Amino acid sequence: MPDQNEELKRAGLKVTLPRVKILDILQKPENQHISAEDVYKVLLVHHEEIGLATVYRVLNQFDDAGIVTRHHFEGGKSVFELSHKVHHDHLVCLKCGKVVEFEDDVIEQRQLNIAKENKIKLTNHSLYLYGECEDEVACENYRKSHSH
Amino acid sequence: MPDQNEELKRAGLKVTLPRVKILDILQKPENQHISAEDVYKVLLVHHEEIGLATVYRVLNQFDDAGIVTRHHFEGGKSVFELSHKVHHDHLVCLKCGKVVEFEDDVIEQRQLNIAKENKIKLTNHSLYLYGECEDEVACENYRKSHSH
DNA sequence: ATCTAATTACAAATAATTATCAATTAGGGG
DNA sequence: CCCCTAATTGATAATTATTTGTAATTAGAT
Ligand SMILES: [Mn+2]
Ligand SMILES: [Mn+2]
Ligand SMILES: [Zn+2]
Ligand SMILES: [Zn+2]
Repeated sequence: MPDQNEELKRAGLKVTLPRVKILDILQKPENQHISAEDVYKVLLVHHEEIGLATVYRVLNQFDDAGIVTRHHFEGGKSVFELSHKVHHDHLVCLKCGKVVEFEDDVIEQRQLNIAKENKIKLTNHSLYLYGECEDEVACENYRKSHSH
Repeated sequence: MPDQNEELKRAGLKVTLPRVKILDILQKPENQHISAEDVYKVLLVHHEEIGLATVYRVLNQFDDAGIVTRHHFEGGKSVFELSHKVHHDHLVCLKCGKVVEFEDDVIEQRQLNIAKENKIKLTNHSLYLYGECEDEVACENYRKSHSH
């Protein structure tokens, strides 16, 4: 009766091994902002016999249930993160892949104003800042320790 | 010796029919923020025998040359726009597809601060606001008149 | 323990984009 | 103006990311 099982039940999803295992992986600090493909790779390392299609399907179900949030960082593939945090946006280093989360009330407020000025009811937004670490050594180290 | 030819030459690209025709299409006010597929559809209407692969190729060359800017609106496909305008961000109605351009100095400045605070040199960013027109009638009309 | 609808694994299908390559062509030099 | 060649193109195959179909399996209610 761990926490995860409750979360699945609350979402009306059966407690199955693939779902628990994927939730497990998403929980790990090093796996915040992880792609479906990368979830699958972690499963392979853990010798779990879970198909890639199942990973995609489960992540979509989690998204629908509000358990995860889907992001579209530069690079063509979706990344997912547990959505029990408050809304925030992302700053990404294009060299090492590090992701910094931030929240800026001024920006959020301006967005609302802009939408209102244009008579559009804001439903959501995506803001991604891209750049390169100023500390090149730290950047390189991060890249090495987090690549494949 | 129209303007377009100069733009192509400046970019080191030969003046070919596909390039001129695609530039032509991008110039039209109704085709700001257009996808590769949609450029191709317009070409078909004009009975131009230009392959879809060429459209993608040319748009990439234009992007590399800085002639167009690529955007990733929600929906999975890239959209392109001529980049002779100053930087701006986008507000998109998810019901009718209308795109409003805006520029907010406060937001731009905050982004710089956030990047600096996190010791990352900002190279670019993407900000998309999504919502629904408050004027439902206008929204519906726009949708009707702009759907293929 | 039984039963059944939900779920899964695997294969096949899509959607967007890119690569390959033989045939065509723009445009500089003669 | 014609020639030549590297750049470009169109047709099609290949890739990449993701989704869907389906027969077999299983969670969990009865
Ligand atoms: Mn995050
Ligand atoms: Mn624009
Ligand atoms: Zn970095
Ligand atoms: Zn609208």
